[in-house]
Amino acid sequence: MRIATWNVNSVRARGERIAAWLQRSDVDVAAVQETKCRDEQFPTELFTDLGYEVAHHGLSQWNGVAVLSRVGLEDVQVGFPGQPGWGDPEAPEARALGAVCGGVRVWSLYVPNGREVDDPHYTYKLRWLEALRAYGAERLAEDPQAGIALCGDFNVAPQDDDVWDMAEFEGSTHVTKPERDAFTSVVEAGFTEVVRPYAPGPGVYTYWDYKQLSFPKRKGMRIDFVLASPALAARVSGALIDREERKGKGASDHAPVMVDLDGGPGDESSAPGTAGLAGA
DNA sequence: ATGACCGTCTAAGACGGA
Repeated sequence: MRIATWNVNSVRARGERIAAWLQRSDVDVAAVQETKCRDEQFPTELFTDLGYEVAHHGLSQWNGVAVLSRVGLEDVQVGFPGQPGWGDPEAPEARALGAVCGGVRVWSLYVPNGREVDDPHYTYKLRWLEALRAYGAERLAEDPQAGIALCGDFNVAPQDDDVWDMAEFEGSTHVTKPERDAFTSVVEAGFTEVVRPYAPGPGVYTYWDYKQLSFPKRKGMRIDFVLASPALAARVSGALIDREERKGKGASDHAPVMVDLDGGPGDESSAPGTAGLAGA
C-alpha cells in the first residue's frame, strides 16, 4: 500500500495536476494539506472519477485538509481531540482530518506556520504540536498495536541539515529549539519519521519558496513528514520525496512525499510487476 | 534548464505562506 502526504497550496488551482500525479504515482491514500477552499468548493469529481473516496475539511480560503483513498475511507474525524483553536473567539481551524484507509488511521495535518517568533501564532503552533503529541500518546496507550500515520506539513525543520543554510534562519521560525523540541516530543511519544532513512540529507527538502529561484538554487526546507506508530513503522518498505513534481509551471511549493507499506491493499507481493519506491 | 512568488478575495491591494 502506498500512502502520500502533500501540501498542494490550493486544490482548485492545481486539481488536474494533483489528479494526474495521483494516478501516475500509483498512490492508494493521499493526505492533502492547504486545499484553500470550503467543502462545497472542493473538486470532488476529479478524484472520484479516478476511483478515490474523498474526505475534506475546509472552512474558508485558508488551510483546508483532505484524505483521498482508493482502499476504503471510514470513520472520518474532523480535527483531533484537544486540538487548539485560533482567533477571537477561539475556534479550531481546518488543520486536521483523519480517516481509516486500508486499515490504517491516516491523519492529514497542517501545523500552524508560527509567522514570527514573537507572534501569538508561534505560541499557537507550539500548543498545537503539544496537543498532537498528547493525542498520539493517548491513542497508543489505548492501543499499542494501532496503525497510525501522522502525515503532513509540520512547519518544523527538525535538523540543521533540513534547511540549506542555518545562518539564513537566524531568528526565524521553523528551526527554533522550542519548535524542534515539540516535534521531537511527538516522535518520542512513539511516532517514527519514516521518510528520512530512505531520503537522507543533506540537501534533501520537501519545500522550496516560490521566490528568488529557490528551487533551481536548491534552497529548500524539509518540513513535510510521515510519522508512523510502531506497528505501522514496522511495515515501511520504502519512501520517496517526489521533487520532480515541484518543477514546471503550476507546481505547488511543496513536493509530495510517498511511503510504501508491506501488507494491506495493494501490497507489492500480491501485485507482481509493481515497482516499489527506490528511495532518494 | 528546474528560472527571478503564488493563491484568494476582490477589483488594487491585503493577507498568508515559511
